[in-house]
Amino acid sequence: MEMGLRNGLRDKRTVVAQLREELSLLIEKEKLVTGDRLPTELELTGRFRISRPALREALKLLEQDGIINVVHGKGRFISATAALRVERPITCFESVTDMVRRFGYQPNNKVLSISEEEPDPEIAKALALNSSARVIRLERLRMQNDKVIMYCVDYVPRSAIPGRLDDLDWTGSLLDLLEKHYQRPKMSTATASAVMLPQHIVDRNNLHDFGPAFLIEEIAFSDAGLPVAYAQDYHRGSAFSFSFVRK
Amino acid sequence: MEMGLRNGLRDKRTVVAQLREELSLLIEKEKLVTGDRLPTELELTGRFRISRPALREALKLLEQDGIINVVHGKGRFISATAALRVERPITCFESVTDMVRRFGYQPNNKVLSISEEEPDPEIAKALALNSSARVIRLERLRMQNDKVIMYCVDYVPRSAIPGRLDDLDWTGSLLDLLEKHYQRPKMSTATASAVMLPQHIVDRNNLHDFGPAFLIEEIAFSDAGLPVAYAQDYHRGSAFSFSFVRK
DNA sequence: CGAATGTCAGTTGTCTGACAACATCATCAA
DNA sequence: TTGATGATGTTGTCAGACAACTGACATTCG
Repeated sequence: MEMGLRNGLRDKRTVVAQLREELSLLIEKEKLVTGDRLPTELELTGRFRISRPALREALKLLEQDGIINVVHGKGRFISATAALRVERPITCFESVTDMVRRFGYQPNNKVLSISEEEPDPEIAKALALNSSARVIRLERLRMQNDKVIMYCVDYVPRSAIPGRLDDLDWTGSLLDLLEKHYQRPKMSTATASAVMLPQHIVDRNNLHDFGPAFLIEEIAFSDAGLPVAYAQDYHRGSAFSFSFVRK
Repeated sequence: MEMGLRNGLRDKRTVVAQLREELSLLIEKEKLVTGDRLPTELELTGRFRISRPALREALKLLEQDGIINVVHGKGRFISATAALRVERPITCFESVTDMVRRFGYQPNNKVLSISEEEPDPEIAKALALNSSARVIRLERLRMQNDKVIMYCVDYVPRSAIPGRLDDLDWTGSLLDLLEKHYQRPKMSTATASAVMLPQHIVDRNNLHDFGPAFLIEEIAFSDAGLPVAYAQDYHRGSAFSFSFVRK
């Protein structure tokens, strides 16, 4: 039986954040299934050596996620939705580079253009920029062998990346670059749709065989809740599919 | 300045649940925007006449939703994501009928075929059926005026719907039908991709102008965690887009 | 004068202990 | 047998306290 939280001093997160993780682990380890009851608050506070308010905040988060149900006077129970799991849902934020690798590709990224420009009103609004601010526009292809599997356009505030644009390597993960110079995106709001590639993109890059594209338009936010990137990612339909849970 | 929670006695929900709602309302009413600071815990506990632990549980929920972010020692601040909250993300389970209506369509559903058959191994597995069980296959078009906006194929266990198939009205919500005869689906696992409609579907229904389709393949589960339906929904790409949050 | 350090008030993070409200079950009395 | 009652275990809520962090200002030292 474990006692106390795992990474005593090393973990800078709040007790609640750690607890939340510990509780998820507990459910997994103890192989609790739908309908099973969680240990009582008394037992959990004793086991992890934390206070009831902290524990309750963590449990409340699991409850909001639909992992557990609470019945006043009885206890907390594993809900049926907890069993619904997909391996890496689209609702988990990660860099495009990582996502593509997970599909088993070892992509080669080709920069089509990199420029500094005045943002469209739509993009300025998405990035919460004032009227004078400028953006960096990055246009890339992701290739698997010689096949184009993605066409990507990214916008980041010019102020996020200091220095000359030509001095940087834009072939890697944009998130890594943002982390180094600014703030790493931690979450996003996204809209997905099925489209054909814009004709001029097809013509310019000889993408006549690209077929239907899975388009994700996404605004990425830092930990502090600031928008730090706007992306339009066109995924070759035949090369990608995305899973998620609905509840 | 309001004092205490609104619906004093009538509201049977927990204080935390009410608070969560009150806080959302507060943000709206006070027209708080990205970067603004929320009132302090001290002020909020005073205003709503509730304890700090209860308040903190509610705030933790808003935090998990990405509506606010906390800085230890400074306060709580409205996140940029709060402004573009998607009211109904794709991760919220609902019937196709309801979803389509939300897009502003008043669809007319046309049944192409309804039949009882032996399931493909893939479908039998998705519905956790034993080898002898049979399924109902329902093939439909959803029309807006005379335009086809969706092509849908649904599979449900034969045992879920008793009686003769011809005696039922299949033009409505399949979820409603399942609720009446069996168990209403409450959640699902889904996979989305961008495809073209299968050629034979295009030919048979004169859908040459359908364009790229947003395909959602979905296994729906009941409250008890039992699979009750398998669906393939092809959405006309130009007519639908789906939002969600990643974190 | 400038930079590092100390102090203080304000805010969030965490803990302790207590009581209320609800669910379950054993006990007891009619 | 059955209904009332109370004991016990559980979650819901409250009150107060202290710790840890932030920012601003004052102080000290070079």
